[in-house]
Amino acid sequence: MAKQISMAVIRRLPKYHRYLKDLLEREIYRISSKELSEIIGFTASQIRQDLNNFGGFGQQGYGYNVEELYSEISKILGLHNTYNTIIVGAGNLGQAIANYSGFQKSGFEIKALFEANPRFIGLKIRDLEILDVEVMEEYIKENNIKIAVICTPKESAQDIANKLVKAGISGIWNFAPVDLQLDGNVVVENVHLTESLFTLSYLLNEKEEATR
Amino acid sequence: MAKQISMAVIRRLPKYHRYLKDLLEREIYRISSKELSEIIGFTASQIRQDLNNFGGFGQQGYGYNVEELYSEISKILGLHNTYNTIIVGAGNLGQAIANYSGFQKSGFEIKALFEANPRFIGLKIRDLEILDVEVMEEYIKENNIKIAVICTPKESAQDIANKLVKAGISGIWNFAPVDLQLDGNVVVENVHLTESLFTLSYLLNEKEEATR
DNA sequence: TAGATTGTTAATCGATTAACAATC
DNA sequence: TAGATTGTTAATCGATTAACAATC
Repeated sequence: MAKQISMAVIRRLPKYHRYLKDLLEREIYRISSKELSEIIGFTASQIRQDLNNFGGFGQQGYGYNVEELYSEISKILGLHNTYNTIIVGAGNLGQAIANYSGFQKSGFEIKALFEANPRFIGLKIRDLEILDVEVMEEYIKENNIKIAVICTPKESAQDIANKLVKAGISGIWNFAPVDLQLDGNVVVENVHLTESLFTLSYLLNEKEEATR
Repeated sequence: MAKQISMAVIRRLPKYHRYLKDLLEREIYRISSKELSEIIGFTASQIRQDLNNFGGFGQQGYGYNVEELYSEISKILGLHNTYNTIIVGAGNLGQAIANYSGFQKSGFEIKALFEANPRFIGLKIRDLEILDVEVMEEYIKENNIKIAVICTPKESAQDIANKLVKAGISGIWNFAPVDLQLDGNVVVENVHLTESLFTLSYLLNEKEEATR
């Protein structure tokens, strides 16, 4: 069995991916760990360590081929796959995510939105219909849905998550400000916006204290 | 000078805050580090270590007073302050943030949105007018704006950030998928949604490989 | 070949966990 | 007082950085 990769490394992978894409767009096809370290802000040593968790992508005396490395990291991130995706909660945030084309481009194909509030049901976002959350589980099974984005209020998030797992979802991208308690073989990634904002708030206060 | 608190600790503070608020709502007024560890998922030892960075809030043989601890952590996070805030970029995400009342309740008072696309300028989100990004710097100075939320496309984010810093902003909450390069005394907190989604993608793939 | 740069081992640093004396 | 639980020091663990032999 391959050795377990630490979350610290995993969370750096998307950043490598983004910077390598940038380099390609700037038509830079070769880079050393030292050069990359200067633009990405990790140490050259860390970059080499990170990449060598997945294989020897570089060449001594030369560095890394940007196209190859980009393609390898895309593969490691699983971006060659496409996933049928739904959004649960068609409020402002759910709509914003539905409208963002970048996620579709990366293979997360949004198939429908679900909503409990009858005022929204039947409306359309882009070409996506907003469906009644009552039919969500059925829809998941019939349409081979793999990923759900939870954009509901915190009160209903756990209940929705339970239903998602029961319907056989593989992954949840959770924007509700709760830590979901789930058993079963499901992957959860949280985006806790309030926690991020409060961190900014802490840092602002710390800064003010420093200059006092 | 007070010793520097590590980012690992800082990022746990909002989670303590959230769980303590929950406890208060459930009318639980006393808790030990052991009990808290069971609901929040950190070790009791880590909880005591974390809190003791900021002071001895507990009592031997008793535990912690939830009200007091909640209030102390609120203060540490700077949530007693209010900050005049603007949103730059009035697309879906900018509008979603403008519409989310939770941020206002925590003291981040959104005063205006700014937009480059003339189609949006003059429209209203809630009772907030969308203003021309051309007048942003002037507005910041005249209205004592402390925080800016960047919701622009990645192409304009760095340019906007430069202008924000020049106008004297204190903190930036950045949703654009770039790492802003800024000098000057400004705090930046990033929300990189694509990185979060790609992390989910990695974990999904890893899971599939494990079951193969 | 000489120079550059990787892959990888070893050293260091920092964060987490364990242990326990202090004390409510 | 006896029991509970903190605050804090010490031990452990894991992640980052440094160093360098291998090699293109």
